[in-house]
Amino acid sequence: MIDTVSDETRGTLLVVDGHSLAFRAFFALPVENFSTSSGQATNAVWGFATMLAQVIDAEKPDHLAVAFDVKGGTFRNTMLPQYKGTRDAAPENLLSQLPIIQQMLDALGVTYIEKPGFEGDDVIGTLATMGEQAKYKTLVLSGDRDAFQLVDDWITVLYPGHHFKDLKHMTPEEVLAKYKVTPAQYPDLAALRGETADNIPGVPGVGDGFAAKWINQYGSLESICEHAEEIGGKKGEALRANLDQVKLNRKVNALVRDIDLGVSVDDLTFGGIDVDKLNELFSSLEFGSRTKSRVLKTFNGGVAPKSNGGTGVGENGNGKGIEISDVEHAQDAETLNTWVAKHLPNPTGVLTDAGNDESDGRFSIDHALRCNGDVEHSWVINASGNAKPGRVTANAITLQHGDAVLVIEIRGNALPDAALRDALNDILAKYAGAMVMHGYKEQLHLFASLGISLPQPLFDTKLAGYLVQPDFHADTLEQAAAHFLDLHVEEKKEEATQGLLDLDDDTNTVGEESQTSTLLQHVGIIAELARTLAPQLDQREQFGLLRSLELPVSRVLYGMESQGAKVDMHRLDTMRDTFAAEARQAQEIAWDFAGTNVNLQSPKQLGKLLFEDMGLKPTKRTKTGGYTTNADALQKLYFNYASDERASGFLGALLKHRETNKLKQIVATLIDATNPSDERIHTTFEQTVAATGRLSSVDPNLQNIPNRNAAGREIRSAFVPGEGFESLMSCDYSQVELRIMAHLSGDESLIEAFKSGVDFHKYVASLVHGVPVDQITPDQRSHVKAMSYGLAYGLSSYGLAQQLKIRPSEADALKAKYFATFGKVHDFLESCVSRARELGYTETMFGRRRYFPALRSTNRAARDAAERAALNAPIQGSAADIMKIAMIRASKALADAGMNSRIILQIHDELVVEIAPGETEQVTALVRDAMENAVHLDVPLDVSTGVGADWQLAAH
DNA sequence: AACGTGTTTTA
DNA sequence: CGTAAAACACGTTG
Repeated sequence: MIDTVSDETRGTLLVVDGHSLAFRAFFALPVENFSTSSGQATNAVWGFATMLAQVIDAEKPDHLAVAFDVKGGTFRNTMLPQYKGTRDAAPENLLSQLPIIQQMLDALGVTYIEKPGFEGDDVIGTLATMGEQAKYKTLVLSGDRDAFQLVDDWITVLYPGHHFKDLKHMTPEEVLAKYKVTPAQYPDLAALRGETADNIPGVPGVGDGFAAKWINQYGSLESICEHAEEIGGKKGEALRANLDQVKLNRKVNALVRDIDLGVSVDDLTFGGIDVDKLNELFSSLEFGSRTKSRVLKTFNGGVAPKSNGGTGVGENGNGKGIEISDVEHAQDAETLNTWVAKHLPNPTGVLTDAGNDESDGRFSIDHALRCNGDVEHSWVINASGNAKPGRVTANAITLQHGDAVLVIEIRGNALPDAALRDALNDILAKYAGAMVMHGYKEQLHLFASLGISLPQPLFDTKLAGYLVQPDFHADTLEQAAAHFLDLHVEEKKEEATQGLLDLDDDTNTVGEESQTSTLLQHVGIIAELARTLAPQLDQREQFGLLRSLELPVSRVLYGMESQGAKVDMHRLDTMRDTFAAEARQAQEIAWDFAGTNVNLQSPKQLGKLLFEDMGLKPTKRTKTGGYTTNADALQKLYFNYASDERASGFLGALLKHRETNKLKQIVATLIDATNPSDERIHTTFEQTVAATGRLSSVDPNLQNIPNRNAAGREIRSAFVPGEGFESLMSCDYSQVELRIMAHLSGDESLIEAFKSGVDFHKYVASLVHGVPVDQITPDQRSHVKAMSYGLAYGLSSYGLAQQLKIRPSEADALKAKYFATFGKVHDFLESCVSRARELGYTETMFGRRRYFPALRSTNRAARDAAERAALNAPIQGSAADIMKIAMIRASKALADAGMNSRIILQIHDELVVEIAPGETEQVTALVRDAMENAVHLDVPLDVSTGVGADWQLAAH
């Protein structure tokens, strides 16, 4: 790849730090998932093989050697007894795998070298030097930064980043850019800084930055030592105190580069695979055939198989890869139509939509609608661009079927002509039944910006991936490919859900050719994802969830996002100024009491001031050992120190500042997020983020606008109906989650409580305490209410006590009484967890799954957390499903009735509707009905509604 | 500049 | 020592 040396090179030599790679593999992969039935851990072996294969595929070396450390001391231990003390403590689980790795290398025909008395690092240094002298371009794969000293024009260190696959190519330029010193000076820097991984102390308080500064000032470590007296400050002092240590470090971190290894670089070819031996080894390790073929393919002949070049998506180990060879471009309707006629599969007729069968109260799922066969005859469409509501820009549309791809480039956010647009609209309508895409909602935005309406596709790989594994979140298509397909392709540019390139950005250096290749790659990945995910969805009978729930919801959300929520900018501006002034005032007061201008937003500074300088007694600690300064703790302190004028004065002002400053910030964010052209906020509802099935809202988050106290609630008054609308309506489900619990548990008492019609929490309190409803005290009611809400979270007695500020024993008693009254609820909650333990996953009423591997964790805290999550998931998830059904129904009802009113926001159990003039009554009835009758449970779904001139006034 | 921590807001 | 989220400021790290 380096042109300046390529014409003289004899080839490429890859030198691997065997220990470093094994360590990396061991800690990156969970042992639980990689061990044989007899209990032998294999994670490091597997990781070693696949990581090495990855690097060989990427770098295509023709010569290869792996260096290992040997047991027994080296010259370094004599100098520094604690040297690599941390490494010797390697777990037995890992040590036992090292010989296996060496066996594997033997079978693969790869040379590995260990030299008694020296470390792997010295072997590496020697090999790299030999490679360079023999005019090989030399790559050193190592996670040990000491290797950076080897870097020069011929030698590059491949240094793994956070994810192994993003290997950094450390060239002289890279080293200089990163550390501000040359590779030759790097050991000087390391000596000053020390190396925690090797248990080598440096100068305390000196990191890369200061070390580099000194080296550049004095030229070398030697010179620094000579001038140590001139360096001032604490750090200079620390340097002088540790001079001996630093000098010793420097001796130890110099790599030996001239060991006699008894081999020459030319000998280090690889690929003489002993297939029988490898088969035997891999079988005994219980590796699958996929791993075997992957490894064989890479090592075969010492030259990695030719890849598909920059265009296509290569094979993925299943042998089902896509080869894209036939790329065309279209800028007019005729070319498009010709291509479609030639390449797209014939439409097989309109698919029947799964309906909402209310006969058994269960949202019906059309099980007949299978996907396996259909996906084989499907085609992919993908618009690329920025799908952010409010500033949507599309830059290309790519169609794919089989090995044929058509690219339509878009300039200036518009199609070349109306004929092309009409042609696309026709094609989409006709071929939608076999259409596959990634992210229907985003695609709707992109296509709409071009005047094209996008029908519901057969399959959506983004939504499907979410249904299959809701806890996994892929930010890019490449990540989805890596996760679901084990297909590792490079990401051209981060940013954007679809990995899209921005043509408008003139700083963009990515060439057009490369852009096209990215487009091809994306449709290839989508096709392959569909092929992998469809059978999984089918097998779990979740295809209906995709087609009847998620895809239609995408459409509703697209509408909500593109409409946005109108805000009263004047009101927002006023509020920001008011909150800002209050916050400033509170800050002044706080500073007066404190006598110092502490940063009120710094927990660290606050902790120091309160608990060290002012000497208050800390209430709690944070997990990292700091002092807790959250509102709860401050409130307690405020009461405890009520007589201390300074303390309580400061605390009161601080609390006030916290509150108002937060509100100020929220308002400022809203102002910033408002689209100036329509004074509307276009949030993005994330449909594939919350693991339970809920939506989330980002950029800005409109699902956490304050609602608890009056000051915050004011912010809601800034959300108003836009032009052509007369009011806002808010509709929310009351106690959905509790109702779901009542239904799912079949608890007669709780069901009766909902049917009774009296104040629910009072009624429950009367059952729990065994006293008549009219004798329930406010305390009893609120305590029972908290208990009811806490149920679905797996609330502990301790937590309940904390929240209600009562003694744990009282909380315990309440909990016992509650469960005695609602025994079936208790049993139900238990059954959620035990079922999840058995099946490995939980399910909502509609078959939405969430997997809980942590239920089998050996870590108690992790297991407990998983149990609470497993208890909550079916409840929160079912509520989310019900709301999604309601949204689809409401949206359809409004459209069918010809209403202009529309849903603009969803806040988990609440819908906000922008009401057009004269439609209030009808819309209220329609939305209420859509929500109440989304499903039929054994308890009624109660919906309360309110209408007003703004969101706050619409509250009820 | 990128990340983790602490805090706060919602349902 | 309560489930699900998003966002901000700070301070440390690279």
